[in-house]
Amino acid sequence: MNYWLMKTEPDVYSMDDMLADKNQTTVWEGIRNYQARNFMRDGMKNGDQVLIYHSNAKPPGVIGIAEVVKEAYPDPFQFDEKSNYFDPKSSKDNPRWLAVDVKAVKKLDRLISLTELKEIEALADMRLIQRGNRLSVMPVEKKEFDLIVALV
DNA sequence: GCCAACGTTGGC
DNA sequence: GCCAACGTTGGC
Repeated sequence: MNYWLMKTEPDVYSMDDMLADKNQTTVWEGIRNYQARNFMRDGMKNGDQVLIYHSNAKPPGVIGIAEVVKEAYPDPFQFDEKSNYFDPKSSKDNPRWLAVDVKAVKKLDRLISLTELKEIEALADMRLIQRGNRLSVMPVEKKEFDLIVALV
């Protein structure tokens, strides 16, 4: 099993929104970064555990856990001309962008802020902590995942 | 609202 | 293939 972290802006889509969705399941769409896409395509398997991270939030931090319930498939919004995620260079024969479905496992009892994560030496190598990191989907080590969840 | 960091685009 | 210009991300 693999472990991941995925960012979302709570003003756009929050952990509470996921819990409110049907079956607590959502299409994780709109990923328009090749590195993030490749992680979804090559690494994400059903049952993988995902830390849900609120970015552009006050404060930013890890807010919940979700699980991959549908492995990578073409992101439908890339074909929708009315969508902000429409990509005229993508085609149905050769789709450029992928989505996965994730199901909420639980919301953490409290938000683990980025500030708190930065103070933990064992997490110093996490990509999330690295300066200038902008990846919205990134792998997390099992020991990092377990440590963060245990902070609550 | 600012701005550093980074990815993408497009002219050459 | 290089790289300047531009747009976006995301913490502060």
